[in-house]
Amino acid sequence: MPDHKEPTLSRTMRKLEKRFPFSPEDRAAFLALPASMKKLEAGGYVVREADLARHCCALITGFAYRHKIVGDGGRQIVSIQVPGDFIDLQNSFLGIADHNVQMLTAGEVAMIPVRAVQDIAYSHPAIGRAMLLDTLVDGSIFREWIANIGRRDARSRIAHLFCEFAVRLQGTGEHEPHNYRLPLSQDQLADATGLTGVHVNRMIQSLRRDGLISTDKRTVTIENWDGLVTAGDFSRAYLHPENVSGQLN
Amino acid sequence: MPDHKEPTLSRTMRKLEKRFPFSPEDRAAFLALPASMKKLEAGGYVVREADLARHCCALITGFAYRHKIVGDGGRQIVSIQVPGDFIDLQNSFLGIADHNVQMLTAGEVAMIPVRAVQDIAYSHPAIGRAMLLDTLVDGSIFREWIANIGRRDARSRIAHLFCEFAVRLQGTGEHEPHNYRLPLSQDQLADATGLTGVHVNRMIQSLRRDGLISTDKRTVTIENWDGLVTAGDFSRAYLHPENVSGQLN
DNA sequence: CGAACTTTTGACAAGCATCAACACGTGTGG
DNA sequence: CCACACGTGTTGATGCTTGTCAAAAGTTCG
Repeated sequence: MPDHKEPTLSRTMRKLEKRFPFSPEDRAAFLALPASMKKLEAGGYVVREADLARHCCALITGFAYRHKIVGDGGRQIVSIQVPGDFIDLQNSFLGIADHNVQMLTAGEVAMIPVRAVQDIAYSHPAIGRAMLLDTLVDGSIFREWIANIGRRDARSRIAHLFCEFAVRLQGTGEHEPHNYRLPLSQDQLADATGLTGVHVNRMIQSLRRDGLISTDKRTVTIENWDGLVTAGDFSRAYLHPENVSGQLN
Repeated sequence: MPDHKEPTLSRTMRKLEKRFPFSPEDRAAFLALPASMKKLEAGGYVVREADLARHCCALITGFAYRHKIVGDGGRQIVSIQVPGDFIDLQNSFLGIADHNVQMLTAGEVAMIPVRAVQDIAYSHPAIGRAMLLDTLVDGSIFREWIANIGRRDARSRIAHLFCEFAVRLQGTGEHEPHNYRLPLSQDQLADATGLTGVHVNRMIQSLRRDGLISTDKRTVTIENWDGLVTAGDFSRAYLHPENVSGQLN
């Protein structure tokens, strides 16, 4: 729900500014970026692997996911993006997409010409710095996912994902911390955790049986946060939730 | 072996410049960064999880690896670093380490005060840009590792890792493309692929039996590159080997 | 009201883990 | 120089976690 004619990119900007403060001029330049809006349905492609990047997209409403397809046809979801996220800073700067980005729900993206994004990062060091910090946090999440998939059992992986979402969605300010809509089917959850849909189903049942969560449709309610944290071996440090640049600047 | 008194950071700089060109002044500023050298033995810690970052390290000689420890004591290696890599740009900018970095072999690191690294990225946009690109490539490698661990079987995972190393070490110019030293024990290989040492051993035997590789101590010889690429479902695109900024600038 | 998708259940199979033991090379101290 | 500990690679036996296949029950939506 767009607040009273808020500029398209203001939410994205707020997110970046949490990482590194902008000057008034930085803000003006950022909001003046030429962005064209595009509505997409669930399942619509934002970026396709091997595409040449022409636009850098910011996710304004709705959820999206990045994924890669491996040789035997298997799909691995490598991250989930929430409203306000820059999608494909990577593709904008690296020129060619090394993975796909698809909408999880219907939503809107703002498309900014790659050149404009590159230029603003160069001409406004604070903006470049915020993009670097944002990218570093993404990297931290990727590393945690590697550890999650590589070294935790199925039940823990799913509990961990539920914890991560609770924290990340809390950051968007639109969800109760312990009761949120997770727009993923069990098959998609499986693709995110390196499991199969059937097994995800059994593990979710196990979490429910133990009173850690309950689910209704795609709404997850966390009944026992501490228990879920323990089950998922979760610690929020890797999300770098605090305004990290403040402490060193 | 240091070439005729080459400046400490010149190799690291060359690596960054492949991503984005520096001006003569950028180069001078980069090489003038205050760096103190530190020798480390195999197994020595470069960074410990939860450390406050005071220095940003560049790996000058030797190999290192990043890893996380999960709740049950399992270890997951999330990346391997080769000479010339910046270790922990992430920790420098994010302030607190979310994972460990340990030496795989004996070697040397250059330690630069965090503040100096932050300042140079801000005052020299080309350097900041190169750091961003470097970080984005790291992210791309992390995503491929997620897909590798999450969706490929044991044999493919190992074949994939061997392919990745062949390409990355080729980039350092110090190794024959198809015959290189891989300073990882089978247990460490297991920690990098989300497997156990015993199973890694069996899968390596399978790769040898099929004539794809041969090994002697820790030297890997690729006997059949195409076969290994197929077995590992490998494609080098995710390493973004080309000078990517050239094509869009 | 039916088509398409998602969740759930059961039976069974397979890949990988676990545990234990042995072989081999290397370095170290007596 | 030998004895020994130590790390690493190798092998075998066994079992558990997770995958596979198939079908039924519930949900969404035109």
